[in-house]
This record gives sequence, C-alpha cells and structure tokens, in this order.
Amino acid sequence: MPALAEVFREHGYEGASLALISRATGLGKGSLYHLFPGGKAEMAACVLAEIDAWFEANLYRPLRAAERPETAISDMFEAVQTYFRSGRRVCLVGVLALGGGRDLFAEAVRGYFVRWVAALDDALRRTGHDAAASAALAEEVVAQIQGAIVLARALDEPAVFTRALAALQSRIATAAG
Amino acid sequence: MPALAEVFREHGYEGASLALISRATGLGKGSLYHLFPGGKAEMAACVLAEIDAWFEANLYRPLRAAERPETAISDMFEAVQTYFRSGRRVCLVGVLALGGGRDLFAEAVRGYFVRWVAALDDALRRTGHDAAASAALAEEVVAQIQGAIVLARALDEPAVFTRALAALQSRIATAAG
DNA sequence: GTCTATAGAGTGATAGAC
DNA sequence: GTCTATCACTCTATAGAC
Repeated sequence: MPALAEVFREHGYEGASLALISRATGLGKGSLYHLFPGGKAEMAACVLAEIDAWFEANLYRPLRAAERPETAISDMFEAVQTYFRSGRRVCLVGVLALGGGRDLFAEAVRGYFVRWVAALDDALRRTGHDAAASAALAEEVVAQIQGAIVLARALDEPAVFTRALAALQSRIATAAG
Repeated sequence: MPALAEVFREHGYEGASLALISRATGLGKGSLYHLFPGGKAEMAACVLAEIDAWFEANLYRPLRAAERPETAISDMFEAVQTYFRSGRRVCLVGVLALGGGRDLFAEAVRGYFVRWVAALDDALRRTGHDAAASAALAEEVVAQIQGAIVLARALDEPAVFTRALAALQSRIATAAG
C-alpha cells in the first residue's frame, strides 16, 4: 500500500500504469482487481483516503486539539519536513489538484486542503492572531508548502524546501501577538 | 500552438494524447508529425520554449532592466495574475516539475525557475533589499505563486490566488528599505 | 516536377478491465 | 491470461504553390 502510493506520487494518475503498479507492489493484475474491484480509480481513492487519514491524525487533529498551539504548529513543520522528505517527495494531493484525474478526486482534494487550512487557522488563532490575520496566514502557509515542493523539485534543491519551512516558522513567530 | 499548450496544461504530459492534441488543434496526425518530427516530446519542448520566451520577454527582462524596479515588480504581479487567469490556468512548468515527463524536461523546467528567481532577486535588490534578504524573498515569492495555483485549483477558488498575490505585494512593499 | 502541408488508414505495443 | 480500446507513431496519398 505504501508502494502503491509512491507509484501515484512518482508518475501521477495517468502515468501510473497497471504494469508499474503491479511491479511496485509485487501483485499480479488479478490480485489488484480482487483488492480494488473499481480498478485504478479505486486504488487512487484508497491512497488518497490513507493520506487524508494520516494528515488528520498527525497534523490536523493536533493543531485543533493541542493545549499549546505553538508547539503543535512547530510539530506540524517538523512532520511536513519529514513527510515530504525535504521536498524530494511530492504531494500527491497537489499533483491531483493540478491535473491528471482532477475531476475524479476533486472532492477529496478539496477536503484535504480545506481541513489543513482550517486546522492551522484554528491553532494560529489560539496563539493570539485575530481572525482575519490567522485565516490569511494559514492559507499562505499551506500554499507556500505546496509551492516549495514544486520549486525544490524543479531546481533539484531540497534546501529550497527546508528554507521555505524555516522562513514560514519565523514569520509565524514574529507575527504572533 | 496556443491550443497545443492548453492541452498539455490541462492534461499533463502523459495525459495529453495525440487524439486530444489532434482534436484541440484541428490538425491531423500527418500535420502534427510534419511540424514536429520528434513527436509528442518535441511538441511539449516547443510549448515550453514558447512559454519560456514569453516569460523572458514579459517578466524577466523587465525585472532586470527596468529603471524603476518597483514598477517592474508591480507589473510582474499584474502579468502573473492575467497569465494564470487568477489561478484557473495551471503553470505547465510547475506541472512538469511535479511529475509527468520530468526527466525529459528537467533542464527547461530548472531554467525557467532559476531565471525567474534571479530576475526577481535582481529587481528586489535594486529596490534597496540587501543581497541575502532579496534572494530569500525572491524564492519565497515564486514558490508562493506556484503554491497559490495549486491551492486555488484544489479549492476551486480563484480568490485564493488573487489574495496570495496581493499579500506578496504588500510584504514586498513593507519589507522594502 | 518539386516542395510543403495536410489527412487518415494502418503499425505493433500496451493500456485498463475482466 | 484474455479481451478491446487506445497509445505513439509510420506510411502513403493528396492537395495546392511555384
């Protein structure tokens, strides 16, 4: 299942052929269609659901529930840095947002980002930002993370991603009131 | 040719089939292979070259050459807003950076972003930023633009893109010394 | 005739579905 | 493994310009 996710990340939805998936997972086509009767679309949907669950458990919930929101935000950046492997690993949800099977997964893609922004907004507000500022900042932070992945991959410089996260953290710290 | 670019933007490299390209451009396969003997790869390369030339002429050169860099930066944001249709239109170079024929076009993709960041860095420096600050800011701005496209598409809210550009402009203005 | 642009049937390979 | 559809691509034929 992690192998399946990696195939979609590396090749996108259209580029992830059943042959590639079969090789990466070590499963024959028969096994794949037994596990996912809906075919490739269901495979991608399952991967998306798993990603969503991971982010919900490891990022969104802590951001909303933490007693110390500053710590939760700092933990978020650490988790993001690890998860995206300093920008070497692509965000599948972002890839799907730009193209590929966009219409098929529009709802899941939308939910992922809506909840990320909302959770971060929640945490920022509890650090003392007023409503308007925290909403805008949350949106900027999530967008910057996505853009940093694009730029780090394009330049083949993971340092770009790391720098972007550091800059965001310091902006949040100085903006906090 | 603009139609060709739009097919790659909308469907990515792998997703842009010759059938789609043929329909979108109104040209038969014979014509396409006459114009682009190298096939699909050459079509995408030509589109990339055209995009690159457009950005060079309309963004990079003005940023580097303008007598009033503040105006050039402001013009850049206006051009970006128009070009990406408030985030409704995707950045093909960003799409290629994330997946698809990444290895085929790595050099072109890298050059596009390197020159964008460098040109903006140049302009920012001439507005009074010191070298370190302007380099960091240029990188952040370009990444934020890419991320804003992802987020605006994912949420299906072009306003996200417009807001992001406005926020960047005000950050540049307040940071200027 | 030569050259350039067009169209489209037809190639083997491979896609996803079963 | 077997299906059909579709993939990128090749090839032949045709049109008009000069």
